[in-house]
Amino acid sequence: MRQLEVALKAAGDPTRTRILKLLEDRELCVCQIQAVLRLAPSTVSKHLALLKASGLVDDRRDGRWVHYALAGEGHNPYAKAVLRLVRGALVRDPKVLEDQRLLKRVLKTPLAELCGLAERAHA
Amino acid sequence: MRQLEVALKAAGDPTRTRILKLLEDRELCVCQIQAVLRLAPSTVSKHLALLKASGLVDDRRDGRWVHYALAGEGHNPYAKAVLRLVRGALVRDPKVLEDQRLLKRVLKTPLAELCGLAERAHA
DNA sequence: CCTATATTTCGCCACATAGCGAAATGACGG
DNA sequence: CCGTCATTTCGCTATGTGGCGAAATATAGG
Repeated sequence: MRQLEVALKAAGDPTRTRILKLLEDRELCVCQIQAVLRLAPSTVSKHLALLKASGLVDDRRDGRWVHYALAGEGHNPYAKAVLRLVRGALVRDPKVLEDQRLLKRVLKTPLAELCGLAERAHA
Repeated sequence: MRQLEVALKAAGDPTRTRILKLLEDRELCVCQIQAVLRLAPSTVSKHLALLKASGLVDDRRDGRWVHYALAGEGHNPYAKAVLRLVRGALVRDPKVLEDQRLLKRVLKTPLAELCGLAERAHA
């Protein structure tokens, strides 16, 4: 499969578009993404690995935490165009808005406290 | 799955990008597409049905033949953006060029003669 | 070193899907 | 009507993939 299809396919999954939408304004660490998505860590990690392999996101390790961000100029020449498309889309989507609302609360919690809490105390 | 993911996923398959690239300059009937792709008719038909369901192509029946074309303003608001992205991509891709070369020859054969020939006489 | 914690890797299961051939459908020409 | 031919639908197989939990890895702080 060529890079075009790789990028389109990576972005063509509902969970991964959720992640891409979350990353639009800021980089996030895995536990923050997990806290919003409410999926198992292994699931989130797999999606992030695929997004990275497809060139749509970059990662950056900072101590125990790994931060992911939308990719800049990377190895996939179609990444920017796909990301631009996603950025312009789903602006009024209820699920995306709900994720953004939840993200706001997650961002208020310091990383050190957040991660163990991810699977408890939602609502 | 929302329309964005549907469109991205539809375009994120190598066989379907081949079809979309073939349709860039003109509409084509199923047997013409099949003659270029060299896949079973049922396979081609399934891909076309999916592309149509995702809003990326339109179909038009003309007698026994069904012609497919890139979608205009349709039910999927993201179709145009995805098609624009694909149109600008793979311009120098060897497989795409090979398909276009083969298509040129296919276009010289009248429809009435073409279809039975699809599975014989390539090269 | 040893523990705690964040992330990834691995093994598994349920389900989706690309490919094919065979049978069904739809349209044209007797 | 009936046969022919283009296309679609159906049934099948092989492979891909999203989800999870358990185990492995990596780092920070004793």
